[in-house]
Amino acid sequence: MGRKRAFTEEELLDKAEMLIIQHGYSGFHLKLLASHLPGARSTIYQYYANKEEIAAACMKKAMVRALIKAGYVDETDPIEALKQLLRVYMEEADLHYFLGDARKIDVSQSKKAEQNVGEVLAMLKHLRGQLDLLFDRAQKQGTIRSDLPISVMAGLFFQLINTPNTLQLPPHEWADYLFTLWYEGSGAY
Amino acid sequence: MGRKRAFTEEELLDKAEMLIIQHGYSGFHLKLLASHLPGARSTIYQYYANKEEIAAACMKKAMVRALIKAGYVDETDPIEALKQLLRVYMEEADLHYFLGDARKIDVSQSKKAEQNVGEVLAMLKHLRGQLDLLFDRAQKQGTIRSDLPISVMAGLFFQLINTPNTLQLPPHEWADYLFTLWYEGSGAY
Amino acid sequence: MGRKRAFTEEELLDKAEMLIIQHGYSGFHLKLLASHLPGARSTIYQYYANKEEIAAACMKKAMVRALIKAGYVDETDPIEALKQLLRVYMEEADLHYFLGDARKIDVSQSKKAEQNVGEVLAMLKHLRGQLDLLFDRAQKQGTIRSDLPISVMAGLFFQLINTPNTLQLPPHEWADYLFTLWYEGSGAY
Amino acid sequence: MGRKRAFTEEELLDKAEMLIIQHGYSGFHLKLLASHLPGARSTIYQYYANKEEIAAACMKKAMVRALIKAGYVDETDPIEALKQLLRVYMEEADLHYFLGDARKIDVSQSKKAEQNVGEVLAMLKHLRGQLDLLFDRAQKQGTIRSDLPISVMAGLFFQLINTPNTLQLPPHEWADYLFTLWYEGSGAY
DNA sequence: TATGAATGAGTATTCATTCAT
DNA sequence: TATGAATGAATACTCATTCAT
Repeated sequence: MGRKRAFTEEELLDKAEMLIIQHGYSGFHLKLLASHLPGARSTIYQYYANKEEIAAACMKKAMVRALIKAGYVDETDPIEALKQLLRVYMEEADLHYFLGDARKIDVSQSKKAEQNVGEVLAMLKHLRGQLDLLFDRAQKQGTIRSDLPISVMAGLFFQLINTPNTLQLPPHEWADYLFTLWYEGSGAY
Repeated sequence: MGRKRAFTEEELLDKAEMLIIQHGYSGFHLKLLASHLPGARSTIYQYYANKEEIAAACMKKAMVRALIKAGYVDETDPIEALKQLLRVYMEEADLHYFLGDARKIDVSQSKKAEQNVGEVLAMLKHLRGQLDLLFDRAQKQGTIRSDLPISVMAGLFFQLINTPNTLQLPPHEWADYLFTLWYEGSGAY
Repeated sequence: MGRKRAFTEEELLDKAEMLIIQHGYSGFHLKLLASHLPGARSTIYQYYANKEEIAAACMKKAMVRALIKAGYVDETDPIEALKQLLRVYMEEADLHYFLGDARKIDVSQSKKAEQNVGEVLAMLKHLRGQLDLLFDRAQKQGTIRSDLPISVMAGLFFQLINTPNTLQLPPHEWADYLFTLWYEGSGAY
Repeated sequence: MGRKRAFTEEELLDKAEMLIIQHGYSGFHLKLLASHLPGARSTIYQYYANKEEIAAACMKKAMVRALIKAGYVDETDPIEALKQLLRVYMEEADLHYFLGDARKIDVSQSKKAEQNVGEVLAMLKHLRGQLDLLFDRAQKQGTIRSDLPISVMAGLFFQLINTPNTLQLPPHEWADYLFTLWYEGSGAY
């Protein structure tokens, strides 16, 4: 009953994600979003009460996607697990753009936005925890070096995710190259 | 003659840089800038004709600063030179935030902005060229591995600059840690 | 320094008061207000951050005006004082329109509005307190009847203020007529 | 035939009346109305073509209700009749809120609204006429004073209706208290 | 008939930029 | 030159009303 929908919520969030990544959170306007969707700007308000809710929902969706994938990773061997996780994260590379922006969302006007942002940050913490555990286990196992602080290695590991894929390789291949470099180093001995 | 200066151009650009880094280019407003300067918002227009010119001038200034420092690096030994360059870049870590934003500046309204942005991109290319040369020499010299594409190693090297200094170490020390990791890898053999 | 003001804050609040009385609080728009002032709608925001602040400032101003006048009333003889107070209130008859609306103001977005509304309600309480005291004294003195609850007499007294001046008499004269009626009744014996 | 009614016209008008009284005419929205009814906002348009018609119908209904009750009042004794009328009006106290708002309805878009508003104003005039007649008879009879203009007494009489029932007494009792005061005055002699 | 959805016109608010002192 | 003030264009959001199922 009622008219046919001009676009699904799914489409809305996908476009929004794309635009936030392209323009940053503060460069993200509903006018812009509307221009990438069929239908009128005001139609968007049928789904979300304000800009903040859209951004928050967007981030939550991306985060959940990543979390689910990360859940499938077999953690028996920590090094292998890290390698798999890197692949997952690189497929969801946008996440990193979001993370910084999540805290920029003005959450004071909308309960829903507040909750979603909260959940995003919680999930983020969870992911970091998973990584920390793997690093810890790897170090105890003797498969990563112990002469440097874990946080330096973890920090660099996180940076891998953002490394622009200049060669335009398929994400998996690119991820594996970077992992090799991170693990073995760029030096020749 | 006339009133005393409310603030110098120097101060203006410094604050602008800080704010662009903090809020991203699209989150950067003249109202915000004025609130971080003594004097009135309209006074800013005594120095620059519009927002875009400010951003462009800002970036150019940071770029020149980096270029000068990079010029002092002794390039005799490519590996040592890379290490030194990393230090330089990390002192100017903000540069990276700028790089993405440089292309976001709407350059169509202002000749000056257009020119500055052009120069910034040229200098950036120059820096990349310097790096590429060093990588090339290092590879020929046999001090970095040859089994992986240079661009992967260079890409990762560039990412080092952005790695958040989670331990709050002095930049030099942090830079050296990262360089070691990049060169030797995180793995233990 | 700077341009000449298009209108004073005084003028702004006066027009706003007039319009709120005419259209009620929810019928009060900044577009409407701007159309009754020289200059552009956006200029209003130089003085007040939002609609709510304007309404709140408006009410406070009217309230203070009334309070000052009420302060001059000689309270030696309670009946005479009530008569004088009625004159004051009728000159400020708009107050009553405001009182209901004060609670409608959405105070959650603006500290200033919240404070002003708070002060308005406090001043209102003060005025009611002054009246209650006078009624009490009059009753003890035996000048108003004791066989009916004070609150009925006070309630009716308050209603006098809103009685439309259908004969278009000068406010003082009108007030005195009504006071006579309130005190002596409409009946003939 | 078709779906079962989501709500009756009766319910619609009752809710509308409540909301107009609560929020004033300009604060009355169809969105608000819909949220107080089962069924969808658009269903309202099955009954009325626009907001103005609803408000007008609402007022007419309340007016007719009052008129019918007023018709039952025995007018033999004018004073007694006034007392009865006050009871009637106080049961329909909302009327007064409407009266001011009736003129605010934008009647230019809807014939029906225009007609209803016209009828409301006519009925109002009729009621005033009824009152005026009673006042006149009472004065001639010598039961209300002649030293003050009728319109002042009538004006105050009308105000009685709006007097907030601060003691929360049953309407009849409250009405009688007020009538006594209006007739005998608040003074003690 | 009831309704979910679409929409356009209206209001609130912000901000870069221009004016006039 | 510095600046307080003015302003218009842009965006956020709301709501009455219309459509299509």
